[in-house]
Amino acid sequence: MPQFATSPGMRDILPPESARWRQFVATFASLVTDAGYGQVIPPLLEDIGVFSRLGEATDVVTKEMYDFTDKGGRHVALRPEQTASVCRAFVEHRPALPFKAWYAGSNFRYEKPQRGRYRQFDQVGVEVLGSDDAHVDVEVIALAWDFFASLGLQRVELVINSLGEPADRATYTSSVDQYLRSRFDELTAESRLTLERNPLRVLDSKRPPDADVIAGAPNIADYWSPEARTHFERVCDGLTTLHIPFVIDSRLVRGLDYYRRTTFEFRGGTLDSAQNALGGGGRYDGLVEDLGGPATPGVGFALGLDRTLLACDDEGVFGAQAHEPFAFVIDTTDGTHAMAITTALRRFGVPADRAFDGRSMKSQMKVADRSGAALAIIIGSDEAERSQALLRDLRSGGEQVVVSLSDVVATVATRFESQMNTGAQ
RNA sequence: GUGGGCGUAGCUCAGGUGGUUAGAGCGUCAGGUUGUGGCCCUGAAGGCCGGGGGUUCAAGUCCCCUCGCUCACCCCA
Repeated sequence: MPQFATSPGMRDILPPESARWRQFVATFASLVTDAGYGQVIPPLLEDIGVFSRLGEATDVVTKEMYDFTDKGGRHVALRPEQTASVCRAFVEHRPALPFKAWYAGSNFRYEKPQRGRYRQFDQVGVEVLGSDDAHVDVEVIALAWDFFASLGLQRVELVINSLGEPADRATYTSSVDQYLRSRFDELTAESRLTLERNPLRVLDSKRPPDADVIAGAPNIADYWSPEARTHFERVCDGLTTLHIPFVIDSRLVRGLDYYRRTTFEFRGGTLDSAQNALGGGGRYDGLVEDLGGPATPGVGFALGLDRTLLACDDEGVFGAQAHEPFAFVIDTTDGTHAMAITTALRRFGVPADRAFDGRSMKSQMKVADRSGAALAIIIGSDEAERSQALLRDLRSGGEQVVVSLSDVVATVATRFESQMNTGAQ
């Protein structure tokens, strides 16, 4: 047993999974960059005040934060999410409006680990600050939707709702509170506790005994102000125009307190998983102001890398791909030729690899085969004496030709290019 | 944080009612005529049986504690 292992909820991402992560972020980056979003890379650590606005009644803030006092006496925290950081950065630097930002990176939450739920977890997301046009909501949702599609996911469900204007949300919250108290005895013990802290969250309970009570709860739609209703309808119309299917769930109450008006969530195809929320987001028109900036509307979403990848596994799409070298150099002399040739090939942009430790011909051939290389460049003592090398095709029949050592790099580079051109790779 | 399940080689797992040098497959490494991979064959390396305590003549097997993983609740991505 190793003396050290990763801390709970933290893990190593190794090949080939790590390549999949990289490709995941690359796919996302290219999609949102093309849509006019610029990357923001906020620090991992912020003043704790940046995050306390996320909600007094949320576990994320009250008990899951990795916070501590640094050597300078500052009370800081590892970011539990990035929306607040992006807003803080906006307030600090005041970029031009609308500010369209995307991000990717790790967040930290001290939770009990589970599948699809880690203490260090990665998200990708976008935020748009400075416009409350419902079409921004639509754009943001459409980007997430298209991203899932570009991964190959087919069974993602979009659920949306509107929490109304702050005032709507407040009156709605108090009538839900009133209603739940009237049926207090029928609620599960857990829900009774939740009710004390955040009545809306009771609506999210997945415990069967609560279902009945929740079904009879007041509907947010009845509390929308005309403005909120109009805004929401414009969002729905936009999605319809773009042929993005959605389900309106009046009980969709997202976890963070800052949401106003539009909220949405993406759910994966596996219904049996408690972690089927791939990502979500919404409007947070008050956040920037809370962080000391001017009143600035904002919308955005964040997607969980792990959960989305889990959904990909379920649907059998976006699998990990190994990156294979084009050429593998086998040198049974002292390895100097292998050293020189792999380096030269790499400088020409040809992926190349070799074996070390002076292994036998057979052994090096095995390694070459396993590497997935298309071509073996073989230099044994005979070839070395004649200043030659053998080029052996590893993919098909194994045809072998003799090349002069001085021509090896150019010959292989040419082969590589013609293969790239035919798209065989 | 609460509750259930699990924890044996790098990986996936066997190891009835406790009994002598803990096994398999895959993987790794080395061989299988003269320097050439994939298939096949042979061999080797590799385990404080998660950790600690206890019961017993004897524990991978039983009991307690602890750590970790996992599932559900919770929370949320």
